[in-house]
Amino acid sequence: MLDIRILRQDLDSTVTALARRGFAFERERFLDLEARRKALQVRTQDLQNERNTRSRTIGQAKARGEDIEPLKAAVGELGAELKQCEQELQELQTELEDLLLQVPNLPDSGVPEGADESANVEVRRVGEPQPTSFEPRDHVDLGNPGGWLDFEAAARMSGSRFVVMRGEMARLHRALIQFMLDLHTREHGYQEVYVPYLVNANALLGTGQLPKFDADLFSVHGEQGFRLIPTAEVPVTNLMAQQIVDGTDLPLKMVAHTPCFRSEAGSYGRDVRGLIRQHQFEKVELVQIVRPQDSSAALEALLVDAEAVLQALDLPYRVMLLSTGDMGFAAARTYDIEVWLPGQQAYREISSCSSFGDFQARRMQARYRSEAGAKPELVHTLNGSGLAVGRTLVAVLENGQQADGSIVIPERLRPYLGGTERLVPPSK
RNA sequence: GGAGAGGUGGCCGAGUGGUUGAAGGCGCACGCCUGGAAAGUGUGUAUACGGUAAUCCCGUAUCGAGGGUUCGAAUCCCUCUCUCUCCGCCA
Repeated sequence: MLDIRILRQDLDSTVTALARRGFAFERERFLDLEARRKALQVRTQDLQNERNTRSRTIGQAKARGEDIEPLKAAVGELGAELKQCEQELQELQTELEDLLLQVPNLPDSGVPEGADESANVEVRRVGEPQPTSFEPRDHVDLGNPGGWLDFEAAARMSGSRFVVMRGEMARLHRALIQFMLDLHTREHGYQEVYVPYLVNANALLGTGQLPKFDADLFSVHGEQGFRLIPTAEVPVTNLMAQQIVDGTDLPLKMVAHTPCFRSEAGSYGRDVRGLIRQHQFEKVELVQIVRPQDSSAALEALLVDAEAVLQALDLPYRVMLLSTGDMGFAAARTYDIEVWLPGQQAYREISSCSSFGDFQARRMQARYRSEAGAKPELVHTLNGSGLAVGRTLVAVLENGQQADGSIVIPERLRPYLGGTERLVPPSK
């Protein structure tokens, strides 16, 4: 969430900045709540001060063995108004807090302004789509033989937007995960972490999925109020919640492989075919916790780390800088990486890399000390997919396809498949 | 699931109703001492919010979380939560 102090000090420019990303801040309501809060807080604290002072006097009088009954009666008169004030103040503060939790992050300077993805800016294009002498098929057709990819079987037990993988396809999927984890841990300096897939509401509040986007999440029955993680960003970033770390320990670079669960409410009819948009998918996620002055450079570096996966797999892609209207709620700046899919003759998102400034850190009270004895300051958080595994599988299949339906495996991946150079569809 | 014991500052650890935001120790910061260092020694050392523009000053809140009792709660009562030990079950 935003620092309430910038709303107090620079309200107009903040409202303008929020409008750039299509958010209408309730300016008048905020001013009204703030004015009432301030008056009530002063009054409440005065009353508390009065009560504390008199109670102390009673204690002293009692110690001297004096009669304290008249004094007690006098304090008692404060009680009713104080209780009333405390209650109203708490309600006001809760209302103000709720208002702030609904406000998205401010876009970084340099983020292109626009209402939607049409205003996104292409940053670079790497690799060339390979021409084929035949009409390229999409991954659904390529994965059909032998039930490599079986959407019907998944639909019978779970419904749409699920998949069953078999044999070499399941193995290739697993190999991609291992490859990505090895690359990021061995070559990019990330520490691998294993984290819960069920989290509480507070964790989701910390990264910004709640309170606004509960409809996108799956909740689990039971008293604990668990929700399934929509991304490893939630549990990994929340490792920092309520923590104060030494500045010398930063940056923290972590990578996790987790399944991700998304309800995809409101996406009816979009990408209904194939693996692109599933309720359950695997992702390898990169998370960095850095000093504020390092976050810009860290985002560029994290982006390069994610791109390295595509380069290693010889997959053509482009990098897009998202416009204000296309960015997520908590992001200050976001790059999407889009991979070339011959089956769709289009670039499709395969990674999203964002910096959040102190927006998430403030929500989860994630702090560091710049030096021993210094005051704790909020860290900056970043994350990015490195990569979405299901979509990477799609890209490997579609870009590696041959006229006979076989799939040439990228060289860097072959050691993870026992040296297999090519997947040949089962004959039956 | 059953039984028991506990959650106090960056860490350890006192504290069962009254100037306790909290003894003492460790750690840390600064000073003294020293040729320099160690040892020794002195002082300081939580966070958030508000009054203010303010790193000073003043106030309020915070001893796992939330309620309650009381003039007054770290201390008493209730609920929840987490940790540990034993039993049961289980991968």
